[in-house]
Amino acid sequence: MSGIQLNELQALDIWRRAIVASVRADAPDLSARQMALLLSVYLTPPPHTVRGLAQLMKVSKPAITRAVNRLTELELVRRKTDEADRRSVFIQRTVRGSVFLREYGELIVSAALGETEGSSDGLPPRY
Amino acid sequence: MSGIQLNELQALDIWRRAIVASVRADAPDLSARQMALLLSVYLTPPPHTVRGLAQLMKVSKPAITRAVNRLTELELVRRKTDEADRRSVFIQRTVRGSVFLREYGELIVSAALGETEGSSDGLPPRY
DNA sequence: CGCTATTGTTTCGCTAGCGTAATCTCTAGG
DNA sequence: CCTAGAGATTACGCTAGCGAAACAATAGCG
Repeated sequence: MSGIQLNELQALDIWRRAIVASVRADAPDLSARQMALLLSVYLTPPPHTVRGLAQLMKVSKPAITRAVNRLTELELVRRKTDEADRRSVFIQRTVRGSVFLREYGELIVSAALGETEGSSDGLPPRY
Repeated sequence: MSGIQLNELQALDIWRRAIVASVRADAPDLSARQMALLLSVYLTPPPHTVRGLAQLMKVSKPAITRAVNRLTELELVRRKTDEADRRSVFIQRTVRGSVFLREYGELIVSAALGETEGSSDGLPPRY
């Protein structure tokens, strides 16, 4: 039909397809916080600092440090100290992170297309 | 207005807004596996067993057991043994889980509307 | 300089989650 | 009955992550 009539149930179902596909593909099992951080770094304008991300996500700075540690191990982001103020640390993108998120986006789009094609009927059982 | 031109970047940005809002709202910090399980239980037709979910998500059965433990503590799902075959355990929905996912869906829809309606200002209204 | 404020990390004690292997419980077939 | 096997959980040793508090490093101002 015309496009995605994005009601809540369809939105959830798209998300279900995408995240199940991601888990099946053995992608790293990121927590919501880690994913929020990753997406923020890639999709909002830099610079991104620990302090800024902590405020954005309303979590403690150590929580950001730990999430960055994890994402750095996975090479999805990297640290770069701000030379203008050496107390600050910038969280930056990496090639691997770009690839990861690109594929993630494709997953969501595929899930959305699968959703709209055909299955206009079955709103899954009552809810 | 009829639908969302869902390219990868927009998809990711919608997801970013939704998950950041969720984290800010202090929602439980579920992992991708846990979220995949939760969505599968609510959006695909029952019955859902440990074995079936393990196959669906391509993870080990103990991993499913642990995820169900966690989601049960949060009262987002519950266990029910199959009386016809008492080895099996059904993973079922709960009222709290329905509410949780409903709100989650609203979050995504809000994020999508914010995305398409060009309210590119700061954060969407906080949740 | 000295002092205070800011920024990020580390430490502490603890909980959650991992994969593999073992175990428990139940079913079904002979 | 009894046994083979299926389904789920538990045990084990380990890693990751938590919040709160302490810490280290740097900035900036008097």
